[in-house]
Amino acid sequence: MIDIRQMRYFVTLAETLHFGRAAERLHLTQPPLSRQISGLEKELGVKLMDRSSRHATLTRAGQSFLEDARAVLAAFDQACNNAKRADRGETGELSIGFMMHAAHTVLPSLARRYLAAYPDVDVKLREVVPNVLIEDVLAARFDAGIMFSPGPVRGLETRPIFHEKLCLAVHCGHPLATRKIASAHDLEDQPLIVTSADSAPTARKAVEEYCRSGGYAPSIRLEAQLQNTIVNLVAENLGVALVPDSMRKLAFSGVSFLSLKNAPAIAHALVWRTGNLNPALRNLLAMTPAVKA
Amino acid sequence: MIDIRQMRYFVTLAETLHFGRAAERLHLTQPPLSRQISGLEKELGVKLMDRSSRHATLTRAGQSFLEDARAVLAAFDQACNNAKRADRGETGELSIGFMMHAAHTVLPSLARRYLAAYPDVDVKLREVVPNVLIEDVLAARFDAGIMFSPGPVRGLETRPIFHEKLCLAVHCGHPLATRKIASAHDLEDQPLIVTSADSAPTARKAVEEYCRSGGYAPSIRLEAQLQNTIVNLVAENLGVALVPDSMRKLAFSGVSFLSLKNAPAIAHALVWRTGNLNPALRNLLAMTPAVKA
DNA sequence: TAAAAATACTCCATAGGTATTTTAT
DNA sequence: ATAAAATACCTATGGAGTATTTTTA
Repeated sequence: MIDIRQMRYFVTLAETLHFGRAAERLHLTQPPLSRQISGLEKELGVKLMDRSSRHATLTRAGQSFLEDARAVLAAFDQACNNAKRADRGETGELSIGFMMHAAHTVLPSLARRYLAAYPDVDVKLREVVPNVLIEDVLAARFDAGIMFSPGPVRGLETRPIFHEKLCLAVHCGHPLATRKIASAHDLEDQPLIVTSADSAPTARKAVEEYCRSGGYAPSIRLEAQLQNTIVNLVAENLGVALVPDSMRKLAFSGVSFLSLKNAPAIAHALVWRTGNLNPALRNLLAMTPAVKA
Repeated sequence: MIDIRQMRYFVTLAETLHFGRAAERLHLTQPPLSRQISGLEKELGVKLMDRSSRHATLTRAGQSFLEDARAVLAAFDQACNNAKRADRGETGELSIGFMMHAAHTVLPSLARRYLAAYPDVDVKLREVVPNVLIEDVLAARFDAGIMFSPGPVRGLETRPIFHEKLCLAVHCGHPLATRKIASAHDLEDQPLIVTSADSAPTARKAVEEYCRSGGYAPSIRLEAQLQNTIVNLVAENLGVALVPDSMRKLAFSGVSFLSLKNAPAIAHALVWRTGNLNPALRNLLAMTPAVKA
């Protein structure tokens, strides 16, 4: 069976056109080189070298084989290097699902940092309704997800990477709209717009808890999937809402934002499947440390 | 040292994802396959397979290596096949120098037949003043030459491939122009136009010999390099000439062609350098048998 | 005749085989 | 408990070394 070694020997021989010197460059003696080359010729059934006692030359077939052998050796080395790079997560794919809200907050800088560090990784970013992310990640449709930190889920790893305070969004004609700050008991009996339990339960829970800290049960009027939708509904004067601080930046007309006393915070988390061995994910995790509450 | 065998083993394993079955397909037992794969992983420094007692799967690095290894194996096999093809003269280069006159006679059909049989050979055809061909072929600037058969030259092989009769070319106002046939003694004292000794001595010798067969010495007025030039000079009424029959086809105005009694013939020959081992040349020779005078 | 490649022969590294153990489901 | 991969150990093929012969310019 012809192997890479014979090709290496042949290429070196073709470069020196001298069995003795080629052998030297290959760190072996002349007889084994002669044997390997004639073995190669025998197995190919093709004469590659014309020998004389003064100098060896390539046959036409040898010239052809030289070109091809060089290409094979290069491809061979490439294959090995590529495997190492893939193993280090320098190449390959990394798919990340994210809730829309992440696009306003943690995603941009995270994506930028990652791509700068690993430019040869094929990063696929896709927006998904928050809670669906969990099953997508569990089903390996994504390597990682960015969403409001969910509770413990079997088979899912969670790492809080950003804590964002909530603020109060009210219609500009609302009595509270003139104030800068509101507290929990200001919201008693206010009709609330919250995320639905099946899309972003974490955000919803934070709202409910804040109300309970004021000593009353929240009165929920409307449920939506996305923070953006919620603020739009506030603009339509259908209720008030507790939304992440970053929503203030988005300049919704007809909406006033107030800071909250003892403002609750909501955690954004990176989530991934337990046992996902994608090296590109390892690198992503390595550059996104957990942050404390 | 990683070698082709390990790549083959790995590709087969990646296709079955089962050490036992892969070993079977490779006509060996499972332990050596396990050892080769873990040896490969060790030498690469990269884990390629995730093993469990139920099924093996590829790591990301393994997926990368699989793609590349397939490409390497394909290139490897290609290299071997290409060498065999080159050895059979099915690929490669064949350079042929020819005198212009050959373009009217033997070259077209020869080139067509050769190209039909060996379409992947890069055939280079170039016109050269006849006698220069010999040194070009000896200097390996051409693999073969087509010219009027030269005498024996050291290091040059010659094979006559076509014999062409000579005819007489005269100006249309010449006294002989009304006749269909001329003989050697008709040419006595006629001013002759012949090829120069340094370009096509063979053609010149044929003319001189024909005259001598008529019992006189030729009176040479003009020397030219090419048959075409000679006929043009005949058209200018500067003399008469013995030229190859095929010149009749070229429809020179002002020239009449006469057949010759006991017409001398001139041999076209394929010439090549002794010891030229280009397989493409071998094939050319194999399809152009020598013809007898 | 001299330089270089081929051949003869030896040694040892390693591929592959058989038998068995370890591992993970 | 069982299927599958890993490990232990053995054999033999063949790669590399030394010494020598053959070849051809």
